[in-house]
Amino acid sequence: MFLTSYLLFLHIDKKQTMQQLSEQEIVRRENLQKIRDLGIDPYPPEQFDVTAFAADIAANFEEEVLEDGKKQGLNYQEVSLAGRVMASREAGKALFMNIQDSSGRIQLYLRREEICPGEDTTLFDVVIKKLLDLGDFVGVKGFAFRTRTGEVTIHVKEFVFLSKSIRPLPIVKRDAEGNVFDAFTDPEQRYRMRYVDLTVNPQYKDIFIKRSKLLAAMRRYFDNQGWLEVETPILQPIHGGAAARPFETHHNTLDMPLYLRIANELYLKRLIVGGFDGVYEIGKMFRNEGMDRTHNPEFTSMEIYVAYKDYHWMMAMVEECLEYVAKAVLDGATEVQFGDHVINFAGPYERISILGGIQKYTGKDVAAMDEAQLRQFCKELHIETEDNWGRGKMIDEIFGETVERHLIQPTYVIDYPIEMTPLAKKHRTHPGLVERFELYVNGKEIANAYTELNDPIDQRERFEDQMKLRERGDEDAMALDEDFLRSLEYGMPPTSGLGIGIDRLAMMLTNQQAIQEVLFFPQMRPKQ
RNA sequence: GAUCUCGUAGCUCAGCUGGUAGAGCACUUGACUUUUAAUCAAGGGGUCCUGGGUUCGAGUCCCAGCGGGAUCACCA
Repeated sequence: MFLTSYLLFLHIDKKQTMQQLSEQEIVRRENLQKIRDLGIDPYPPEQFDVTAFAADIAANFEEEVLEDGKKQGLNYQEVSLAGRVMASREAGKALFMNIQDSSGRIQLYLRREEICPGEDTTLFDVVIKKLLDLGDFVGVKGFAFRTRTGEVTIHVKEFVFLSKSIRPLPIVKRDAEGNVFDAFTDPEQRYRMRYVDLTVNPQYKDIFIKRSKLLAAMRRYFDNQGWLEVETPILQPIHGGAAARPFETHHNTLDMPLYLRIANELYLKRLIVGGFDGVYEIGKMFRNEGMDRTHNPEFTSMEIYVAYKDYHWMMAMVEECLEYVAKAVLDGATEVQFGDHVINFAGPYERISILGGIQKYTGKDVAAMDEAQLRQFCKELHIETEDNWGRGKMIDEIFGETVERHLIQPTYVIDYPIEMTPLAKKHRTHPGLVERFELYVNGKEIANAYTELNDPIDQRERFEDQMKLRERGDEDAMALDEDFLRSLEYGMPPTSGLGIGIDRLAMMLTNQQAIQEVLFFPQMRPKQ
């Protein structure tokens, strides 16, 4: 009974599925079955040993001219390579293919009399010419040579199926003049089906290779300093360390709400309290806010805390670190093209105070203004103020409106109003300010750092100020974390901390204007 | 969240003031032993994003919805 209905279901399902398939998909499924009927496994379990890569052969093949005028290859005369079939050109009893492996593409040359030396020409005439489709993975053995037109090509002696593709790829084609046909450029399609994007637009792989080099280089730099890479909770009962709306989830056994972290700052500082000199974490943060070309709901952040240091030391460290990372990503260069500008990551970077910056670009001294005068200045700049904004918020807005866009080369903006920054230590000489810097590149913030606040009494007061802001309607104001305060009460050494937005840095180093281009799988609204 | 804009074959796109849905590549069949977006000949392929409306008639005009992109607001 159950079996019958299950089979019936399968039958109906298959029928419905077949109806939705395109002609090309049906043909490919039929080809798959015909291959099986010929006793060939289209998905063989055995490994295929690869001995060469397309790009290496194309770049390094050498040949000599013999006495009789014939040419003889000097290397790659017995190679085994594998990849996806990206083009196929039949020429009667011969056939040209292009296959693509992880390194690039190379042409294959197959002749019937060599693939099928005997009477039975099924393998060449049926399997390779009819049943092979673009997108299939194949393995070949043969030798390299140069065709009349000069293209390095593999003369194939043996051919095997490695995996059948039953869905047509949107293969991009280029003619001799470099004109592109059928470009797969729709961002929606590219992001939703990144596997297709990477296959048919392999140039985008370079962005992700650079991103990987960036992360590896940053880890290497920190590890060389002797600092410890750590992991802290992503599921947090209190979402602290930043001003942002969190994602909320629920733990069944504990029967309590948990939040996906918006920051890991408070946990990393607990580890400094616990006695580590330097800790860093590279990981995902989650913020339940808008999505656009510079914001994804989950993003990668690097945060580092080093004991007995202050923010001046941190600025020097960041200059050295970013120069090191840039060289690793840019093959030794520190300069990179980004949009219309050339950014140079070699230090030292210009330093400008937030108040000095406003003075420089507006000629006004906002330090001397009271709240009412600041509000008036905002009005002159066409900044719409809200009633609950204090001096700090307005100064921050004025800065954003008048200064940020001028900061193209890496620039430290230092010494922020205390209201905006509840986790940083009060400035050693300027009342009302904290010891904080942000690093701006191309008008965008990519790093944020403090001399960390380690006075537990001051920290408690700052949290209480945040709670007042929350009562005034600021949903993003920071929550008081009692356990974090307890840790400070036990004593935290003087410490400097830093956060870097890795995605943004990756965008800078790869000249990409959209965060989606440096994320393999950016968040998208589900279809249907 | 607001404004603008786009959605047509597997891919890239055309489709006029409303009148039987098109091209190139891909696919199918055939020819071709150094081709290269191979070529040549023939052929098949559509929920025109979805749902309403106007009209004798809608891919086209109107409304709503879904999805994308751009700009803006908040944020890193």
